[in-house]
Amino acid sequence: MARRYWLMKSEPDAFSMDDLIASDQQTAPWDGVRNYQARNFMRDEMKPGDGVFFYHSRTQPLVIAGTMEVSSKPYPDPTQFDPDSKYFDAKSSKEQPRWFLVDVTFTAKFEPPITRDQLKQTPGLEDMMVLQKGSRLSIQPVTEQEWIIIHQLAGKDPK
DNA sequence: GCCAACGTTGGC
DNA sequence: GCCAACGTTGGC
Repeated sequence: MARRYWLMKSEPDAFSMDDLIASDQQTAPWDGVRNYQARNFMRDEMKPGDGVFFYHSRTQPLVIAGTMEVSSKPYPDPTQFDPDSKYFDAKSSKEQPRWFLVDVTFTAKFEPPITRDQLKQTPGLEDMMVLQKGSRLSIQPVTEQEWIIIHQLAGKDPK
């Protein structure tokens, strides 16, 4: 199956691009997703090797901070079973887990990061889901064209 | 199955 | 920090 592309949002106060870079093996589980559509993307559609933009939301400035790669198959999000976690879900069980995630591994940092304003001003990105008003989905598909255009903005080779 | 109430997201 | 837009819950 062809490689696909994604955008995943995180509030940098909770987990940032630099947190990912500082993680063991520059790899982290993308935990805490509690939206079915976003879960379905991770559980059913993502494949190891897919390319992912790391988007910083609910901060200033709003940016794409860089890229990462899907680096595991989907597996149950462990935080759903942890009563001490804010992501605990009493309605989930180990026999029938409700929430799934993938691991992501750092691939490149955009320096400087690509701002939302730049994205909005760039021809070819008008249809990007993240730029649409009211777009709350925290994991979104990205087209190959968008992947390439944004790498050009960042002065990077799309890989 | 509907839909009002509620909690959360996220740009501004 | 505000608040509109959105997704989920739960009473009926």
